[in-house]
Amino acid sequence: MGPGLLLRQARQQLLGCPETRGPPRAQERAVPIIPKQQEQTEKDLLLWRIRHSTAHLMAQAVQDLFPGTRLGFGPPVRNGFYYDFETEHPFSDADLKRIEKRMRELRKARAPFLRREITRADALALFRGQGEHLKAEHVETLEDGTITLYQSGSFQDLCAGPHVEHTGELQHFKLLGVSGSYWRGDEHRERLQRIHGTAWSTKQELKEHLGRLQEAKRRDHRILGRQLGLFEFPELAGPGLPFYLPNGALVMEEMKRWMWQLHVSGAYGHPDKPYEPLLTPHILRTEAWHTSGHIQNYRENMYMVYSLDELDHGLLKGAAGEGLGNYGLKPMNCPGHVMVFGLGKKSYRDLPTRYFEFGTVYRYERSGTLHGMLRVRGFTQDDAHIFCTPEQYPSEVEGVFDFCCHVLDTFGFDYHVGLKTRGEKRIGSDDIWDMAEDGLRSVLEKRAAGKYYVQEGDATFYGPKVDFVIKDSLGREWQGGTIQLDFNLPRRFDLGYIDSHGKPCRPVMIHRAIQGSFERFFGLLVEEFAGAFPLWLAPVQVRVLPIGLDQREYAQQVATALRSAGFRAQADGSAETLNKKIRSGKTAKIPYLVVVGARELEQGTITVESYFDGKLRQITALDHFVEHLAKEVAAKVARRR
RNA sequence: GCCCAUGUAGCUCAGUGGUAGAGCACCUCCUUGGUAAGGAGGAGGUCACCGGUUCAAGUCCGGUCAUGGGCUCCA
Repeated sequence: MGPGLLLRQARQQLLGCPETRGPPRAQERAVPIIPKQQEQTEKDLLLWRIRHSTAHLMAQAVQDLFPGTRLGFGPPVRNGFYYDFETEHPFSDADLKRIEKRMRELRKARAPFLRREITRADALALFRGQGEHLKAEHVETLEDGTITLYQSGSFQDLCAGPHVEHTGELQHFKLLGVSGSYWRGDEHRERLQRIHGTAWSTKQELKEHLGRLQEAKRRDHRILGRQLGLFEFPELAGPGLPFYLPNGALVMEEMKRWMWQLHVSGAYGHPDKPYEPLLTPHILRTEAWHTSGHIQNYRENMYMVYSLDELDHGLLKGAAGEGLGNYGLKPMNCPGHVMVFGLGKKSYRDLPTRYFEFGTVYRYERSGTLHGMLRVRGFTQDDAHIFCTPEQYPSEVEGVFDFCCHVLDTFGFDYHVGLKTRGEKRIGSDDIWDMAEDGLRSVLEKRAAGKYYVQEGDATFYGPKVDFVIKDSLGREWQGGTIQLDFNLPRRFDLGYIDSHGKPCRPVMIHRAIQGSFERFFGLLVEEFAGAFPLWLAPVQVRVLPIGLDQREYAQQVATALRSAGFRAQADGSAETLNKKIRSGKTAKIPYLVVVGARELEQGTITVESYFDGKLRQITALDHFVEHLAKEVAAKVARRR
């Protein structure tokens, strides 16, 4: 059991029924956010040494089998290690087997890891002499006096260490795959091949880890999505364009209904004045995307649209001489919302103005980056833009922060929070960025002191941001909710309001999404619950199973009664055994199965089978069951196995 | 986009150059059952697509497309 699960249990005890509580209390907020940096235990350090040393062993095996292969970086990572190699030879799966075999031979030498300090000049000479130009390049970035080499057997490598005592200790490892990578992560630099593997201190741990990888497959939203009839990606439609099937559409619309309600009620984060809905177009004149800066800063992600008639007749006016066509398909909703704010004169009394829209956007994502529902090309954001005075923005950010926490806590997600600061590609002056970053930092200090982490250079081009990050079944991190400060778009669109002294002023703008995109959140939800949705979201909440022919009509009646009580219920009229019907219902992860046989028909009762709790003996009356369902839906009970 | 791998029935997968297979799902019939797969029969494939080698290609080669694991990028 990880710390995440413990936290989740503690939190569920704390939270009680989410729909009946008021705005979040400080103690609640203190619980859910998981600090990214966790203390390293002795065990972690041991594994770190094992993995790092195994990377060395692998590099030795590779250079043994493929002389002339040059080395990049080879660090330990979560659950394992990798090493980047530069070579003409493309590594195949068969090569991996050979390399692993060679590693097992080499480790038998029980070669000690010997540490040696070396001067910068000597290190440079050494690696240049060996033709290890990448290593040499790395040495150039190091300070003299801190450079160490580690030698094990015939293999030596630039390395800060520490390592295990000798290669004999490296036993429980497995090479998992080969992939492409770039030197220093820069796609303009040398193309390298990365071999990654996993390594542990005992055979049992290795076995368990490989088991967990198998288990993760059971939760994979792409597999469950197909099994449960949630969504598909028809090849003809184009990659990254999800189609919601009936079950998925039911979940999604229920989710949107809830999110809509949270916005227009303003219950979480903004009780003073709720969000107001907007509906804006999917395409805007290219000039609008110039004004917003998207053409200049986001062009690699943008789709352009044009009318074939205009194209055929040579009537297309190239936008700003770029020949881009007249319209851009929206990759973001912000320019539309900004234009709405810009309509008519605004007073300080109108602020803060909070516009939201479940806006569908399209972004050209490079083909290799697409990933089920977690990374698509067409998706719908629960997007909002808040226009406020500079004085108001800290409390606005706090409100959004609380909103995000509420939504994530409703499902009991483990998540962490990060501050992303300015990068190379940006618009606006440094003063403005200082102000924006300090503003976000002060809110984080207030709400999540010591629990957030900072990623320098990861901001958007228009402002710094706070991101909420959730992990998928394999532990990969995905950004969900986001709060982005923007002092730039208001200026680019020349937004203004009149302050209490009658003076024209520039509003501050906050871009924010709570779930991020419905698609990604949905995918993560499927993985979190292994496809067994909370009752309130389940596409089919109840399935009624008649035992025999004589109860088919009764089963229909029960299902109809449940539907008129507001639940998604269906009757199973198939000519199958009860066992088969139970199995089908459980496989479909339906929260409640109702079994009706001769006994129930006679007495006008039902027998309830719960996905999580088995037979509910205390519920025999339909009224009672309806009450039970209603309570569970209202409380948004979120259980998982 | 880059590296490696994969693509055979709706799904999961066998099939190593000689006329396309299984299980589940689907359809029909029998069975009407008390908490995780009742029985029999049937239908279903341009072996992702295009080209090449060969007397002969699901199988070998090349290209394209899609998917998976990574890199890079992001909600």
